[in-house]
Amino acid sequence: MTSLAPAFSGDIADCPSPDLSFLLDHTSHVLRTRMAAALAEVGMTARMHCVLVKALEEERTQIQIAEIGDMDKTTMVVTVDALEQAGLAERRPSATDRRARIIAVTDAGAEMAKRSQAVVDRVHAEALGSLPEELRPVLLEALTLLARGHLAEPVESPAGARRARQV
Amino acid sequence: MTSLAPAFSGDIADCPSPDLSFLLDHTSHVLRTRMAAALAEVGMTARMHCVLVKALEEERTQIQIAEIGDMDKTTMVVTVDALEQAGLAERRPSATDRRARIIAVTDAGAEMAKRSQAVVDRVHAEALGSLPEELRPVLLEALTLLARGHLAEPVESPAGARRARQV
DNA sequence: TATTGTTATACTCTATAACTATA
DNA sequence: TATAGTTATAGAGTATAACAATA
Repeated sequence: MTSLAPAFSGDIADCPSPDLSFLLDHTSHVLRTRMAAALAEVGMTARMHCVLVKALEEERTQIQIAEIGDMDKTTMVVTVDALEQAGLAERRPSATDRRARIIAVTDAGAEMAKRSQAVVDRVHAEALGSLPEELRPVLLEALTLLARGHLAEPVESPAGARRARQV
Repeated sequence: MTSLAPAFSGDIADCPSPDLSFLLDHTSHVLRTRMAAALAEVGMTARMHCVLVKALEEERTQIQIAEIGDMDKTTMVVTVDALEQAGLAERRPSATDRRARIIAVTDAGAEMAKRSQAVVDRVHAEALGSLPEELRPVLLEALTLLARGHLAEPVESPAGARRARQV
């Protein structure tokens, strides 16, 4: 019971109308655990899947993929290490920039991307499929509007900004 | 740019139909940063707010509030410490169980709970208010159905279970 | 000088373990 | 024996700093 939904109305069964924070926190957290469990069955994580897919679309460097997936470049290193160890991707020198590494997906990686995408699609379909049909498009529409509009950008964390390292 | 949305379609502007995982992760993450920033202005965190509200409703022990808010009891200790230091709540011995501590909200705490609840309501109203009026109830309805139904309970994390401590 | 990628590590968060005191 | 609360700390995750190679 990881408390990723740390606040507001906890007991949804009793609650006539839980608030937006609780609803978004709870549903995203649970969906994430379902996704992680489903991807783990094929030996993948959500990050590995994301990198694989973005690397397949076109030739991209680590930094480019990190930006797309909103990861730190150091997190990217760890993820690419995992993909390499699993034989799903390789680092190749860029032809145009000798500092940069192209993430090349192996045949096994391309195969895996298909499987993991099927897993992702299945998990999403199961969640949406549990809703009355008329609610499915409006849920996606409303969330998309929020994600593009009022909830597009995180605001600065008040005390959360990581301090500089002690030297 | 905390990467709490570590996967799937990153660039929402280009994406015709971002997937449910991205939408829920992104919106919940950004709403959380907005809530944290707004509550920080009155010196509160979401957890402190949650504990204060639940302690005000009726006489409750730390464990009871921890269960409602889905927190670990050790996390609860830290939160109550913060509330005590801010003069918003006090630990009082339970009349019926000398092991247990009732979380008693001070006058300042009750005042603060009003203010922080107003902050919470405002942040939610701003988010919902950014949507076309007809989408607001259906968004809440769809999320509530998911939170009570298919996405009610987290599934076990594959490798996530914390290991026993090294002795 | 700025940037890509790497290593090393510091910071935050949260849960486990062990403990005290009660039940 | 089991539970409420506490302390201390381990483990996971992630970002900062410093660095090497290159732009």
